[in-house]
Amino acid sequence: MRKYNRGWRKRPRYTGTTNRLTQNYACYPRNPYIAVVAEKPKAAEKIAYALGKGVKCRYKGIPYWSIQIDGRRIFVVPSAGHLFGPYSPKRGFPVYEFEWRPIFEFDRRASHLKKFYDLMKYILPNASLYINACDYDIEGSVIGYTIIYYLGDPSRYKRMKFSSLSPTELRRAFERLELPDISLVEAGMARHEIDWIWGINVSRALMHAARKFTGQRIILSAGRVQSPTIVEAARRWKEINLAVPTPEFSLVLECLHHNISFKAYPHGWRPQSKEEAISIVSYLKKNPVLSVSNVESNKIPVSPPPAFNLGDLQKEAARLYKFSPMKTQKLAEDLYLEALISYPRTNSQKLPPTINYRNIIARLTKSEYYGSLAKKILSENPVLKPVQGRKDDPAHPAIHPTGVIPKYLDTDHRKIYDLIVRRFLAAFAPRAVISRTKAELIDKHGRKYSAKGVTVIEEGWYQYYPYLRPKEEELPLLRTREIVRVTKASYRTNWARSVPDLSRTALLKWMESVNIGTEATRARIIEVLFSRGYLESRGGKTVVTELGESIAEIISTLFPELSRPDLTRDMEQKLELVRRGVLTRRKVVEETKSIMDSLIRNFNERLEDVGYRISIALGAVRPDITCMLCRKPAKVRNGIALCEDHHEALLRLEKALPEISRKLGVEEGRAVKSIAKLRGKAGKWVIEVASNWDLIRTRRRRLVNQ
DNA sequence: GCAAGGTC
Repeated sequence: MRKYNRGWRKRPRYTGTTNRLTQNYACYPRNPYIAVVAEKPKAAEKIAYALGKGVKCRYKGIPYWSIQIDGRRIFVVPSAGHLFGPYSPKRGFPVYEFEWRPIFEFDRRASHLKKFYDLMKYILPNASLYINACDYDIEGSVIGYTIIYYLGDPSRYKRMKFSSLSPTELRRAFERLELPDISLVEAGMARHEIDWIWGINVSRALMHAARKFTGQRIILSAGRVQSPTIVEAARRWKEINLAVPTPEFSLVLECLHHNISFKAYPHGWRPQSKEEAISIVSYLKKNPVLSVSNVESNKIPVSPPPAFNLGDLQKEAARLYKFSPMKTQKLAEDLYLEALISYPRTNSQKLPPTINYRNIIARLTKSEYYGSLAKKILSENPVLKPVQGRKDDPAHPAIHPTGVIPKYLDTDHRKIYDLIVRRFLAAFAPRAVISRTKAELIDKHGRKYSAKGVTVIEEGWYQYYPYLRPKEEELPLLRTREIVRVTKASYRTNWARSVPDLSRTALLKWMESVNIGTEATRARIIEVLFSRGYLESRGGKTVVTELGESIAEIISTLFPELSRPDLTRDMEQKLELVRRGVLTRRKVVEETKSIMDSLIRNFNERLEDVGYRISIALGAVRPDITCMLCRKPAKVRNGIALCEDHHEALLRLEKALPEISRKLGVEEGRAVKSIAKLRGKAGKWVIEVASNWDLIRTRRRRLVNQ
């Protein structure tokens, strides 16, 4: 009974001005003291412990640290990322005026930030010196500076510069404080303001158009990162649905030698038609021998892959476990909060010596699952030198285990933890060696075939990270001029498809490749596209909805800047100029406002057209003429009403048809019927056209006859 | 309510 009552017992009330009575005297902000602002509690703790023996205090549940060094009192206080951001109370659009306000005031989802804000307000006002000890990057500069600017005093502001949270580096950074990084702060604040102007205005414009024509209040959005991504998704979606695959024929030969069977395939050629494929197969059945014309064997050393950055981890978890990028990120963040792994939102593939790998590996020897692997690394490598990847991050190293052994992990967390630990250990392991054998075989007509074998000769790092171990394929010992028996010969029809499926991971990869968004935001922004109804999952596949297609089209025509990653490139160049003091924040932000203003004017002139398009996409309005194959608006050409997409599908199909029917050796009508059955291989719109081929043809013919 | 970026 007592157990249940305990939760209801009244806790002492904490107010903004008093501290917990039982708290150490050192926790009270009185007498001259220095305030060190950290980006997050974890970093604050490391900074505090690096600087000296301190006292851990709490204010409204948020930890902070009080340290005494050489008679100086220092408070290390954590934020939780940004506490301030641009805000405007004004509704409607366009809106160009805003001010920096505490985020918890206007964003209900950020209510947890209030306690951090209150802590800052408690400690900051009376400090004699303010040190911004947030991550040394553009956002860290903004986080620390805005807090000190609004709650402290920017005239007593210094910057701590460090690239890892190792005690020695933190102490060095504290002893050599840098001058204020005002131009970096200006660049960072400009980034926020530019994104706000684009995002808020274009989103409101879209919502306004939708509401005016459908009467529905739906949430639509656009932005520097999400819009190029939905435009790219829509572009791929079109290619996927318009794909007309052409048939290709391959031969598979099963061979036998010294009682070992293996497969051989045409080398450097392929049958050009079904007829040719059939005739070669029947030839090989009558003459089932090949002679070995060449054998080559190579030993290839394979280096271990570098430790994970977040993107690599997301791709690997998708490949092995079909986890979405957001899910992997969430699981990794949980592991980080349990102190099992290092900071996961990193782009780095490097393991700097400062993280003390020997210590981490030594602690891992206590692990039930990885103990023996960790022991092996320590005993076999007197010098610990991990492979380093190319990618780097200003604020954090590659993801690695901390050495803390987990007590219990559920299956999904375990899978991610397993990948991280193994990949970390593999980075210290020796290279693997594989052997690749390639045999060239020849039939009596001189046609060449090849057979391949792969074996692992030295396991090396595959023992630690088996997920990249190649699949072994056995090949018998073959010598030149030996005769090999063909036990089975067959042909296959492959409908080559060049367009890969759309998926969250494919979009994440694209965002990484064009460098938009950050480790922390990419997966989240992809989820935003789903929650807006621009993307959907259907039957396990990612599809672009009609709304997504329309928004992509509207963005491309009316806000072309937002349709490409170039806006980010352009912004980065300008921010760099701001950082170097060549341009001012005011100047680049004013420039954005003026571009926005002319785009919004233009948008308002075409409001009707935009509203109409969104209404149709939402199914709120029926188009005057509907496509005979879907409900999109259509144009009548040659007596048939097709939308632009099905019209394009028809053109592509007609163009490819002669070649397809030649290869299959059938008439065009038959070839179309084959294509109509290629679900998953041919594009959806192409299949729809192919399935209605006769109808389309009849209508056209009737028109010609009239 | 809308962005993108921090972090919980």
